[in-house]
Amino acid sequence: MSIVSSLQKCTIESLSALFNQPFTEKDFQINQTKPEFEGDYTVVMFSLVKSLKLSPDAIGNQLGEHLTKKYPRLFTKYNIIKGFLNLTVADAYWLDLLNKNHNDICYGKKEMNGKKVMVEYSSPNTNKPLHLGHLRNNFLGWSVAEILKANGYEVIKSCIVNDRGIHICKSMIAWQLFANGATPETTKTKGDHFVGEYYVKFNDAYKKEVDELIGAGKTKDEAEKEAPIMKATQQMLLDWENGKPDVMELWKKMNSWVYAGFDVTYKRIGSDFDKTYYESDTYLLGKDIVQQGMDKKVFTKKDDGSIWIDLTADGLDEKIVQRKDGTSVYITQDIGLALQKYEQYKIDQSIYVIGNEQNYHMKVLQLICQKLGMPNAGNIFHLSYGMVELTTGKMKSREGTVVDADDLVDEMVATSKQHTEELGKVKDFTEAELKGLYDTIGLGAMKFYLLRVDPKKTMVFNPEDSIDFHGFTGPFVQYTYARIKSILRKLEADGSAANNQRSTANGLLKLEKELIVTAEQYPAAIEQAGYEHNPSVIANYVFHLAKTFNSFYTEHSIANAETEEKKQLRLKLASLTANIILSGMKLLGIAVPERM
RNA sequence: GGUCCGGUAGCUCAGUUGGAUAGAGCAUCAGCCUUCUAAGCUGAGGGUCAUUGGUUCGAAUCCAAUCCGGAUCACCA
Repeated sequence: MSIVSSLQKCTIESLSALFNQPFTEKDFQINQTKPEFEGDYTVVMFSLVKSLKLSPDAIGNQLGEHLTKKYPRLFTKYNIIKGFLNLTVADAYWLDLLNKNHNDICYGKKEMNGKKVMVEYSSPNTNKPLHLGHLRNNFLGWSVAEILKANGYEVIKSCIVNDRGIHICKSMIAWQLFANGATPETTKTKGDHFVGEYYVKFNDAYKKEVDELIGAGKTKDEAEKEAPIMKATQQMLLDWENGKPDVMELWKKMNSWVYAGFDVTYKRIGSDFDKTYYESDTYLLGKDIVQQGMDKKVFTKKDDGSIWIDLTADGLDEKIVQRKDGTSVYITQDIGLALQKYEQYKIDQSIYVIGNEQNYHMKVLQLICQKLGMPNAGNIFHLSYGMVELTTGKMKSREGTVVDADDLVDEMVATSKQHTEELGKVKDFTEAELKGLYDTIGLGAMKFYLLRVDPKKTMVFNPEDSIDFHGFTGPFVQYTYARIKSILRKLEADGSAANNQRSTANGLLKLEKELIVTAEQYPAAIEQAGYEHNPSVIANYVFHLAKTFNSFYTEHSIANAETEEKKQLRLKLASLTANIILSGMKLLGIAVPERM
């Protein structure tokens, strides 16, 4: 149990004993004591004043007295300032925590709770390479999955690949028209980038045709409809749906190029999936659902044959679920897939990592699933994240300001190489070790940069800040880890590494205490991050821990501690800190190096 | 126009189940490497928490209104 929970429990018991009436944790508040006051945790009692008809100081005195008398192994001292009861937690409590956990790699993680959750993330289009926005999605999804695992859930990571539709046909048409049989191999281009180029070529050609038609006296609408390249694309979509062999073959070929490219990127950034869905397999799934919805009278048919759901009572609009020609729309596919996920995996919760521009869509999806009476429809959770903008504004493909994922990774890794070489601390590393280190640092910097911000907020990507390796960054935390490991290695080598004797020294110094108090909060950080589906909680926590360690490190020597007892205590502190950094960074998908 | 989200230091962000003098990082300035890795540490300056009103012992946090920015409201996906 955390010290905050213990304090809560003790306070309730003390209050009940003192005032002979029941209390709950809502009757008072517990905060960490501000550094300018003496004490570790503070009970705020203003809310008790009214019901007890006593001054805050009077309550505080009685409570403080009772707590320190009744629980002397937990609370040793108290003081009251302006109605705040500041309690000092016994050194014995902190030492006990340290003795128990300093070698525990699983510290902070919860037991399995038997619940199953699916996290769907990444979900790319097969007509363009990944960009900065996708990176935020990928890092978030992976991290949230890890955080949920740490909270005791069984997690299935899934991905739905958007591999069909008019937009895919566009790059296919362009390839037919302009490629002269070129392939990624003949042009030595990464497959996803190669196909992406033809998508761009399509748009250029289309725009040119539209302009020409407008020049010939057509209206914009007419021109857009009549442009030959668009007509060819629409025909191709029909051919695809009818399974025309040459179209299918081209589709498969181009998709295989894209997948080969994606694989490289996914492997590099560490994204992986337990289950991949393809929209070409799932786009017809919703058909049965429509009939069921009709039977249940959730859906209604209009005169023209199209089928709708009326959500106006829920503050939304009417939404179409099937076109008059019987073809299904986007939302219908999603309903079908949602049902399939439940049926295949019996999941308790389904999380969708999707940008906030789809908030409305996801709200509709959730509502329809509920109205259809789907199992666990209430446990659909849209992890909605904000767009990544540039300092100059939004990324726009038309203006060529889209930051490509592969380019960005390359740049970060190159920067980490440059920094590492300048510092010259790992000159004895082999080529392979160096390459691994540059990747670890470069990717660590990038992931930390994108994950340290609350997911739901729009964030600004500043290229200069992102390659800064000082301060609130991944490399800062990695560096702290490498430093600790360096000490542990040295002491290991000269035989004075941590023994397993219990540390009992009283009189924890200020910075020692600060570090252990922070370490004690790690389980709470994991819990909060899980509850909020928010990796930034972990990023902020781990940074705070590293910073606290660095202050401690500069002030107090571990190897040359005043006494052997102090040395052992500090070794345990260092080891616990290292374990938490390793574990916390893992929750963010970030590796930590033994040396850097 | 309806709905939703956001506005905190020059910049990027924490802090919002109401609590003490609103915190970090970057940038600026001043210090600290003969001692465990200076990708570090210490200190200084920098704030009308968008605005106005309300609720109360107490508001960045809750409520209302206003201003500004963004998203969305397709028989696109």
